[in-house]
Amino acid sequence: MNIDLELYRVFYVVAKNKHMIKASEELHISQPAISQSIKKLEEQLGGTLFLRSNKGMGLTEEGKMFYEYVKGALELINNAENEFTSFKNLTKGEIKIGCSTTLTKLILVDVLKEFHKDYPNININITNNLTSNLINDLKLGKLDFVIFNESNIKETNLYLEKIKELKQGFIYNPEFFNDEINSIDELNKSTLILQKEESNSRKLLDYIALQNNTKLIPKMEVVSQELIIEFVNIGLGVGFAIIDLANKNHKNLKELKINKKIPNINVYLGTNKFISLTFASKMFIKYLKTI
Amino acid sequence: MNIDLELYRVFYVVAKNKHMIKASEELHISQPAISQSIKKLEEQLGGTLFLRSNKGMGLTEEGKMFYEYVKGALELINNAENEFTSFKNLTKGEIKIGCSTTLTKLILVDVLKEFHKDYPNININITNNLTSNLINDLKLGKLDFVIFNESNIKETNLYLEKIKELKQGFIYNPEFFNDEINSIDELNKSTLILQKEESNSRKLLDYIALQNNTKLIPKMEVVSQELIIEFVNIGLGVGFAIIDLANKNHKNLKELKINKKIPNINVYLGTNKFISLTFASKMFIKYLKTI
DNA sequence: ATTCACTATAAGCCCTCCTTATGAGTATTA
DNA sequence: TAATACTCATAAGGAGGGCTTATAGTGAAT
Repeated sequence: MNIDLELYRVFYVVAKNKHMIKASEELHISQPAISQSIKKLEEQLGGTLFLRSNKGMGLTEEGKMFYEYVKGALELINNAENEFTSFKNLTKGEIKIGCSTTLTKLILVDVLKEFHKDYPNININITNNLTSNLINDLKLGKLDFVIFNESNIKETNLYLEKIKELKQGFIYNPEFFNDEINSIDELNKSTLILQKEESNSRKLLDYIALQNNTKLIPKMEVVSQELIIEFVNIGLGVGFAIIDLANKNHKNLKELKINKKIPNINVYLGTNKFISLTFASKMFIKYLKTI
Repeated sequence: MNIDLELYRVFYVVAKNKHMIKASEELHISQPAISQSIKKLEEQLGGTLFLRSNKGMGLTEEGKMFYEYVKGALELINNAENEFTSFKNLTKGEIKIGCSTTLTKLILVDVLKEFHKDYPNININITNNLTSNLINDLKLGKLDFVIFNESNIKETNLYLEKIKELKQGFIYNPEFFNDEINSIDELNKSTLILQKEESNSRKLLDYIALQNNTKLIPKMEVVSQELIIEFVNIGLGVGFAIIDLANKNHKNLKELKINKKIPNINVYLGTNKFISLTFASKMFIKYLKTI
């Protein structure tokens, strides 16, 4: 049938107000414009919707039936617009993040805290898994984006972007300690604070030490980088941590200049080329990049 | 928000077809027109609904949500149009008729038979009651129209129209009987066939006879006018019936010319000024007037 | 009879939406 | 790797339609 849908809006407003004049005020158009629209609608439907009188516009029986449908339709449209606005304003939405366990602790937790403070109504769903599995879920559309730290991924269906480069190193508090250590095998002289052996970060470090024919023997082993940083800050010893993380909490902490190069942690963001990011995801990624 | 509703139709068709080109074919407009409409809709909403690619148009997450609402809305509009058409074509509808008991038998039954044959899907609801009660129901909008035979009704909220004038009289079949009777008191000479005493028609007749200082003594008393007509036709005697009704069944039947004037039955149609007649009612009234 | 409160009609203008033509981007194919 | 073949986007111009103002028409009320 394909009747101009705007005519339905006019019909609805006239039926609701029972007067063309009132409808014309609500729609910000003139009364004759209303009259013409109603006439056109009735002509195209092939029947009468309204009874005209000097008391206004009354619906016919068929018009009443019609009104119920049209009212429902316009309410749906209204809901659509409102919902869209909610998503846009981030008062509604969901984010499905894939993130390696390491990076969840290293980065995501902080970002999450900030984001949730600003947009408390967005549901956040975090999947921790092997990067390869996460990438797969991303391709299947099960995840909005993935944060990982491997660079050897080649996928034509994904957009990959390096969003962060985290420098790691040995940190100390110059208040309590001097930068006397220059090589990795001298580290055992100090009070060394490392993460427990099961952590990825510790494994990497042990591997580097091994290449140097050394084994690092920590005086303290703790669970989180945060703790290492705190211990270093109060002068308990030298710790291994992400430099940026350490400096974020305590600007005074410094990095030991040792001869062995310790590789940086590259943080990548992966998104699906064929699935758009939701408003919420876009905002979250903005937070990811700036925090 | 008041976004042009036609944009929603375009959105719907594009989302459904996943290609602007296909949508343009369905809507019989050019592809650039589609492109412009989608662009406009997105601008007015303030966000993206589609992901464009060389493979077509894919919905964003927000777009998918949007689609569900818009689809629902357009289906409602479609239902409204279809339902309206059904009412218009009289494949759907209801008629609420108020009719005095006498006239129901005299007129309505025949009309009903024809109407129902032509429009079997229209529900018909008949209320038999005193005319005054029917008129009241009509004013309250409980009835679509009322058929009655009193002329002393004055109602400003109703349209009253005389739709039929039924002549009553004594009928005979000239094959078996001669027109020898000239006055009402001579009728008892013949084999008189009347309705039973409880019928209104008989009561009227007895009243007229009484005014003539006569009492009619039927040789046969039957229930319906139809039976009287049939009996008269096969030559059983002289009957009292509605002339038009008699002639409809048997054209050969004739009316006795007697000196006493027998009043006609005036049939009136009453409708409510402030409530429109449904398509079905209009058609039924057309049948009423022609049958 | 006059006024009032509506809607309908008329005529003209301007906007907007559509059209054609073209551009730009990205897979697919040879 | 160049050609091809799909997309959708952009540009510019023209025609139709919906808007406006002004006025007529209608029925009810005073």
